[in-house]
Amino acid sequence: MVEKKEREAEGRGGPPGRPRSAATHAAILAAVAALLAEGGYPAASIEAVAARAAVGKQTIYRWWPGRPELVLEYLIGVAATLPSPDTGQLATDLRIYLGATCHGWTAGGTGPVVAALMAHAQVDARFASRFYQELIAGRRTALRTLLSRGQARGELAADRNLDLLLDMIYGPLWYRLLLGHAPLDEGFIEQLLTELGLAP
Amino acid sequence: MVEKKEREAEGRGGPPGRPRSAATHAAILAAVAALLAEGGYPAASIEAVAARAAVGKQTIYRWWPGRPELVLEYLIGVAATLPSPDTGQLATDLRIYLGATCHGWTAGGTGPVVAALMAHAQVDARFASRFYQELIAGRRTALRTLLSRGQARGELAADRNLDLLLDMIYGPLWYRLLLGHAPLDEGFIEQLLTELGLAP
Amino acid sequence: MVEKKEREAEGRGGPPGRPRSAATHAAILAAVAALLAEGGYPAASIEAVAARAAVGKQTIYRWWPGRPELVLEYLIGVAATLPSPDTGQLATDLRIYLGATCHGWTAGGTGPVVAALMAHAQVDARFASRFYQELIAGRRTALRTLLSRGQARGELAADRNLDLLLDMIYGPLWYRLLLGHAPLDEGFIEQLLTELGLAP
Amino acid sequence: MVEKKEREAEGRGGPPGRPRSAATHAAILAAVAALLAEGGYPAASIEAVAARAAVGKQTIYRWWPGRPELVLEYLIGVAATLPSPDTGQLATDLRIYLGATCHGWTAGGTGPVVAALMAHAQVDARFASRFYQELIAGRRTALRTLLSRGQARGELAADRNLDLLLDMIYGPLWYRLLLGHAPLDEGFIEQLLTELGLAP
DNA sequence: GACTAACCGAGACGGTACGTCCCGTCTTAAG
DNA sequence: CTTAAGACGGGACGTACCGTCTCGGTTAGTC
Repeated sequence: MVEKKEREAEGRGGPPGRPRSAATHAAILAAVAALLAEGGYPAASIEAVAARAAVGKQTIYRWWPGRPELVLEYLIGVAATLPSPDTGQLATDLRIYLGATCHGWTAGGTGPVVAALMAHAQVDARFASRFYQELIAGRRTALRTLLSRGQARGELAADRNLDLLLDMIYGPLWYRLLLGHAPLDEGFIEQLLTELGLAP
Repeated sequence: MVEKKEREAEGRGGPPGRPRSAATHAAILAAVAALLAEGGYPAASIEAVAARAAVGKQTIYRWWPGRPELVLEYLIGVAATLPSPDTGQLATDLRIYLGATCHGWTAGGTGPVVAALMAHAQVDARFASRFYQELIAGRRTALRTLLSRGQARGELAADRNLDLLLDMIYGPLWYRLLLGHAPLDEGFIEQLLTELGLAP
Repeated sequence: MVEKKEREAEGRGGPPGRPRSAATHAAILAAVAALLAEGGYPAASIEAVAARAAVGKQTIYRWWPGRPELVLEYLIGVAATLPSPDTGQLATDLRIYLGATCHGWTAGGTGPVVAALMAHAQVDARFASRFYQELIAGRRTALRTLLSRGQARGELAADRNLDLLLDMIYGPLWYRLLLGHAPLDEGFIEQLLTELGLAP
Repeated sequence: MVEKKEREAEGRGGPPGRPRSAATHAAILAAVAALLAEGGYPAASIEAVAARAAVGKQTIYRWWPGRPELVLEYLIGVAATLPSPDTGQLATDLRIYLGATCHGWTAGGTGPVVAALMAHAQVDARFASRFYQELIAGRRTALRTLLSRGQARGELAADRNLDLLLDMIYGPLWYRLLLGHAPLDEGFIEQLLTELGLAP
């Protein structure tokens, strides 16, 4: 989001006119976070965000195309707080990383939000691309890093297809997250890893 | 006299009032199908459905609480057309069933629709229950039947956790459906089955 | 309302089919009265009347064209209870009759109802005719009777235009009823009669 | 600095936000006028007004509580076009003023509209107050001015109760307007004035 | 006693309008 | 040239009634 030119590189003088307010940007994201926590995706209407952040609607539309992208930026911020463990043991790394992921979805309340964005992505191809590139791809890369480190250590056979493995790990997690038909806890992660031959 | 008593005993005499019109019910679902095909979930507004079906909005609200439940009924109808193969060989059954499932999602266009409903289920617990009971549970049962038939035949170890297997099959399929980062085709199904030890 | 042929005149036997239920007719009018008392004309919707009277809507539409006519019948019933004084003195007769009229409008609560019907009459010529013939004309005749008896007695000049007088008595009363800018009480009636030379 | 202070002192600087659009306001009232002319009060639904004026419904509800107030504003505009004669002779002034009033009601078509508002005022006390203050009171004041000028000139006895006179003039006019049982023309005005001793 | 005919309750039906929410755009004055 | 404020055209929501229709089930007179 927010890819305005960095004009400071031009020399000394900044751009003409009033510069963008960093405080405003923060206030908007804070309002998004609060509204999502209170009433989920439907509660975070642009109108409500603007009112909560004491900001004009236009200010939001100037920097984000719409609600989905705004919420996406919030989720990216949340995802950045996930750990990148490197204990030297694949199974442990996975337990830490996937445990934190599931915890964020369930206890952190981001699960329903991410589902709403995913639904929107089904309808809006432009957003789908952004959604994948800016949120999903990062998480997949993080998990892939753990796996390939394990592979390098010989904990994982060299011929295992990592992309397939990513789908087979994230897939069931998302599936349970979205349907909620069974708990999304350490026990499930353990079963998953065992079934995939990732836990000793 | 005797006849009258018998008539009552038979349970004749429906509820009072004009009975529900089957034609109207069908027209509404047909309109839903048409609008979903044309513009996806966002296009299937109650207002548009009513207009397309030449029906009063109240008639829709009389029988469905809202758009999600209306679309759910459409999806249930679609899901009822999926095959229930019984070839005597587990891998073949799975290839047929899962192939048809993915084909419906992608070529049939129900993928984005189901995603929208799932997103709504995250926000509306009442609907989430309906969604699972009336649509998901049936699909899981169908797949479970295939697996347990294979288990009975000895194609699958007796100690395999079938519920876990369901999550590990449906999960990656949904994951690819929703993210669209990789094809959802026979090749993927084959990889999946192989990884899970379900294809020879 | 309800001008079905009097077939009894034909002989003994009534018309074929189930005869109209007097109890139902009474229940409908009672429901109208109750709803008007509770929430005025807007509350007396056909739907509400039917529900209150435990009657099918069709039963109402069978006997009345719509809400205005239904309410009109109620008002005719109320108007029938107004007195027809004949004390031998014009001024006294007028005080009694007009006092009762105003009392019914204000304390009896029929004022707003009659105003609603009048407004409807502006838009529906067919109803306007009914309204005048079945409600207003009767009241005018009643008042005219009082005046012409006074004229016969010599209390009123023989060349006074009685129709004009009717307009000049009823007009100001209605005017105050509808606008409510000043009380509609005995004092006003007295002023009115004095100004018109009808009270000594 | 000084200039700025002065600007504020002058009362410059309107309220924040986009100012109300005069064109939109005019378009709405024009649509009201057109719809009233075509189909009377029932035709002037908020929905129809919005469509005719090419305006969002919310824009109407932002400035008017509902249909009655919107129509009231239209009527106020119409009433403002009535003459305020001052010929030096009471009877002439009255003939001009009351003639124009009746002409507007009948030929101008505002009669049924004003009746509808009056009916609504019976049910909605808040509106009743507005209706009287913003429309009726002005007309009564105009007529009162004519009468008190005549009184000053000695054409009318000093002890005549002008408020009573207002009711006795407007009352019969409204009465005939609403019931339509007799013409509302110059002849009637003449009779009225004669009976009240206002025409020589 | 069956048949016919009109009644009655209940309530579904197509439809109009309501008043509200939110969208994304626009137009001000202030900084 | 951004910002807060908020009006604007517009689309959809879910509700209330309208007047019509279609059921099952009376309730009378006629054959």
